[in-house]
Amino acid sequence: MPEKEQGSFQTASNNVSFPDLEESILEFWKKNDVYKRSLEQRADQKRYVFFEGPPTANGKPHPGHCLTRAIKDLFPRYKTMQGYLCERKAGWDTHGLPVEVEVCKELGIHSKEDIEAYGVEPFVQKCQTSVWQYMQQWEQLTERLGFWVDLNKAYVTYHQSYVESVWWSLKSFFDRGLLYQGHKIIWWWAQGGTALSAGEVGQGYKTVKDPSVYVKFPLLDRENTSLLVWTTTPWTLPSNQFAAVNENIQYATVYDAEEDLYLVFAADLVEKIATKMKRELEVKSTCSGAELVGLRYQPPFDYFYKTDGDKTGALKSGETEAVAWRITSADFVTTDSGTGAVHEAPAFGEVDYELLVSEQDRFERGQGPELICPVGPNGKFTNEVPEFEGQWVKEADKALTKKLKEENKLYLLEQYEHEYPFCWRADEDPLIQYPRESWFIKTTQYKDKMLENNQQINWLPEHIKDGRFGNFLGSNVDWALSRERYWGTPLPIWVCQSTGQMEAVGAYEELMTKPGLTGTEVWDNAKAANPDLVDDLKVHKPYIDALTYDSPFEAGARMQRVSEVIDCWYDSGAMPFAQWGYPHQGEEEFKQQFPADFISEALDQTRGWFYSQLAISTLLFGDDPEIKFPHPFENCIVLGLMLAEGQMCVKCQHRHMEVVKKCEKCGSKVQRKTEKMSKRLRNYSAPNEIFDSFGADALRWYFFANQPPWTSIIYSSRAIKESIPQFLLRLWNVYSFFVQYANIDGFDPSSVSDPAQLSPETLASGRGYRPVEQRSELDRWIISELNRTTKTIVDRMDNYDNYVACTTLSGFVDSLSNWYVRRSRDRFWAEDKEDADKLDAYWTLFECLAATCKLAAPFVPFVTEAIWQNLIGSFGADSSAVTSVHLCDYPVADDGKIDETLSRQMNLLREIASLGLSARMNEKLKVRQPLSGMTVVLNDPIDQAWLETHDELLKKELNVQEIAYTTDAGDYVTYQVVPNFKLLGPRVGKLMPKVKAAFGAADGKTMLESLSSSGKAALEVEGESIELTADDVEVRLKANEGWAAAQGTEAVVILSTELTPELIRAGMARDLVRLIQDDRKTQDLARISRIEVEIFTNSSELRNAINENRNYIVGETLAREIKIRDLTNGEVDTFIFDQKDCTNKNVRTEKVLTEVNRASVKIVVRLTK
RNA sequence: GGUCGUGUAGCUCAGUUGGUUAGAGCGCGUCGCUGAUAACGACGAGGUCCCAAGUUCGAAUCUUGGCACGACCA
Repeated sequence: MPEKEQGSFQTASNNVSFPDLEESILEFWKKNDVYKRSLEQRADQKRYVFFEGPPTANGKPHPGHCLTRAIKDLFPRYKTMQGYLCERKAGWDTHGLPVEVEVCKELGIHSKEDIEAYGVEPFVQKCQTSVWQYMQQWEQLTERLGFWVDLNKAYVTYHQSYVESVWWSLKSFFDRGLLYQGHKIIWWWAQGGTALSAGEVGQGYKTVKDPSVYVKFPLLDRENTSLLVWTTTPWTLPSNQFAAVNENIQYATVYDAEEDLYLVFAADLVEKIATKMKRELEVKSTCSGAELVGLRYQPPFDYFYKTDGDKTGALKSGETEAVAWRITSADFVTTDSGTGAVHEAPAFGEVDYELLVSEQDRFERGQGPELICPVGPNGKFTNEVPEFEGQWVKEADKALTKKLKEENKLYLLEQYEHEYPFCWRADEDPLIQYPRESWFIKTTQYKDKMLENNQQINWLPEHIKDGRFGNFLGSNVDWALSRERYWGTPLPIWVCQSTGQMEAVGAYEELMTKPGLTGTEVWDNAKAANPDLVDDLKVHKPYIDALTYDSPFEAGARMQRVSEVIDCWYDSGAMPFAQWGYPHQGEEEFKQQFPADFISEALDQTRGWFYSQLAISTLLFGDDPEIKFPHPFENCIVLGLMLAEGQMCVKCQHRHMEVVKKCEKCGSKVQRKTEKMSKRLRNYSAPNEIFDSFGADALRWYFFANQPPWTSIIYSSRAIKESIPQFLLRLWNVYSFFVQYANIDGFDPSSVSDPAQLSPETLASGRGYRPVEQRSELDRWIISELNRTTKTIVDRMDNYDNYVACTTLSGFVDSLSNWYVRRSRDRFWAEDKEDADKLDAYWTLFECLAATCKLAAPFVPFVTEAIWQNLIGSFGADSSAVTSVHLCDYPVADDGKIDETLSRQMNLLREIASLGLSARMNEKLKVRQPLSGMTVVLNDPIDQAWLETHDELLKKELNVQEIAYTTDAGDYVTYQVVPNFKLLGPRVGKLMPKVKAAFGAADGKTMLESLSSSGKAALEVEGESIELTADDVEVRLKANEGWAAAQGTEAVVILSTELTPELIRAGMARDLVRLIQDDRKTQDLARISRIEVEIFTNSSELRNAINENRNYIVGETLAREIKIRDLTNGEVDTFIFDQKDCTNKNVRTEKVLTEVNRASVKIVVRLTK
């Protein structure tokens, strides 16, 4: 921290290092326990409930996590300042395949067999320690970003209490019949013996060529006629159970003369297939698909057909039907490819399996078709297909095709190029769809309730509700819960080894009380052998599997747990209650902290955590009339995807992290490129680099203020850096300005008796403090702006709209910096330290800074804290000043201080100032050159009187001597009248274009005069007279050619451009002041030190200029004396200041002045004793 | 293939219930200011508001159909 100078405040350096500042603030928070205190002081207040979605700590945190953690910090901080109690319990997701994969990598093993060989016990132990591998990095990032969360009270999904909560919920489902066993067709990695998640499958798609076969399925009831069926997986043909057609497609029966055979397939495809076969296919008849349904056929292989071909079963309708090998109907059949008739092997395709299930559903229980699956989990044919037993199915494709050909069942064979998934870990291994036994939660039974629950959630952006999330719920399928893995919450179901009956267990203690329980010694022994083992492992595999007990279903039988663990998404979805260990413990906490007011994660959690939470909560609590929808969360911000930005060479595609002009490798042009963040490409910089170079506030502000949070956010250090000057630096500059002058003037707020939160009421007791109403207009204006800003920010933040809140805040700081401070500079420089207006300026700025700190604190917690600390510094350690800005209450707008009229007027004034500068610019008249006058033509005279009272301000800003206002534009301006479309449109309807034209033709001046005298005007259109009132007309001013003018929406400004000798001399004086000030600065003179000035010149004009403006120059430069001396030839070039080499300065000095009047000059500035 | 989203200046994005001169920041260019100064201000160039049709007096905005990109799911 900088040293304290003479004044009340510590100096605030102009080139502040935000990263260093932040480190010291982190220290301060730690030392003063600020986070803890922010909770303690709200202990009795209404709760604002936040749920932390648990990240997986076994990977490094990346920029996307910074975004989620930033937004998760913002709203709790805001709500805490607003007076709510917002506890923030951290959490960690610790189970699942990613952890196992990580450990496998470390061990250099792959398959489940490898894991079994290594030993499940040591494997699980390794998983448990592995999840903490990157914990330190996570904690460091969390702290550095300023994310306040209780890391030491974190919930952990592998903890025993957590696991038991999950068990309790699953037992509830089991007992209510919502947990059942079934088949699921999954993408199966046969070589590795494991299923792959959708995400993993998605990673492994490759374009490959597979055989594509058109196979003849002879129809039993039609002589010499075959259904033509298409498939790209010949190996599934032995498992054929049905052929599917679409009822709404037309099918043709064609005659193939060459084979003397009739074929049935989609009518639309006849030509295509005839072309492929290079044969004439004569269409004999057509029929709809519906007419084909029910026809029986002979499948190409008879491994099952030979025994079951004639098997029939009883339908629920009372009729009897063949269980298999007949034509069924399915919507998914199209004529996009193939033949419009699809081979169905339900074991090896998800839609095929669904078809089987719906077929089974038509039959009486036990009468329908059973799943045919002659392939083992190793991907090889079983002895049910003796000819190919032991062959890897994909390799059997060829032999099977050959056999079809030999038996004259193959009609056509071709190669088919398509995308097919391979294992992402072993990319030679194609995946196959394969049926596995699996446990399901019957979420479909609660679909309507979930939808109803969803309707009441406030989603941001809104379209998630009925869009992505709503649709997902609408097409809900039962949740496949079980995983045939090792590191996860064990499925708490025990099976009777004799009868197969099952029961669920809801707690470890419950298990301990089971009759005849054995197996506890397995854990005890492990613990004895290694006392460091964490106790939570005893509810995990393999220890939990060792526990067996007497069956309640049959005497003498034993109960043994099923082997599966559960989907780790279930773990995280159970966190609303499991984080407290509910219901075994933590009942009070659960009741207080359910449901959540606020959660936020990225879009990818739609089907992840957002769904798992909603599903579990709805199934568990949806029937409880006490618990109202929505739960378990009410407001949810869905964050956009984060993209990386890099520079990519257009030629060699080499990526550059930094902005470079040419490619480092090949010298070609580089282009900015946004793309997905990728670990492999390393196309983004680590969060720590951002923290170290720009700071956490910069990153946070960039996230909050540059776009609504749900759009995709480009993570680029360039963009983050560029966002700093606009807000952070501007705020800092205002603050630094304040500190500089407050110290010079000895402004000391410590006379305030009870500073507390530095709110207007408490500041009122300060020395020299006057009520706002008594202060100057500029002060009243900025205070009004402050309250307007406060009102908007609170409104926006209450609606979870951080983006507009930030834009508003940034706009206020801009007004403060670029108008209030800019226009108040003179007041701060005033000679008399006790001047009331000067003190007003200090108190106003002080109040604005204090309030801005509070407003900005949730967004940029570091810099606001740093400023706050200095603002309260003068009060001393024992004062009532609140220790930290984060312990303050969030500001509330004071409507009484909002002055909309003043706001409008000040905007107009600023616009006129802008226009004046613009007009000067066009005439190339620099601001240092005074001008005699300026005329302002107002669009609307309503504010003229007000503006006239601000002549001084505008004169100073624009450096003009006189300002005149007029509504009589004279020669300067032409009035244009345009219709107010919004008002006139509905009134005149189709006449509008004509009205517009009539306006164009009308004389604006006349119409305006009529309006101002009688309040109305008439317009002739198509023989009709349309009466207009003032509201129907918009007036625009247009500056005429030939004037130094600038036009805006509200006014036109015209400058007097004639330069008299007096004006030129005044300009020279101002130039001189500028040069003297420059020299003072170069010599590093203190701002208040007095000087004497010697001016060497031979120019009589310049001498006159000095003499005429002596008071002005003396006043501006704090000169005690100005001496004018002769300049001898050549002196300019050789002159050197007393202490410094100022050659360059001299050159510049000469240049500046010669531009004006071709006078040479040199200036000597000396400090007076 | 399905669902959802996005398409506006060189880049990143705003744009309220449809209203006729479509905005901001950055970048670029020109200029200015000068005791907040490694800051700041003004001005300028730059737009087929993805395309097409429709509704309407009037469409960046509403409807329909395309196209492109992205995400998720198949």
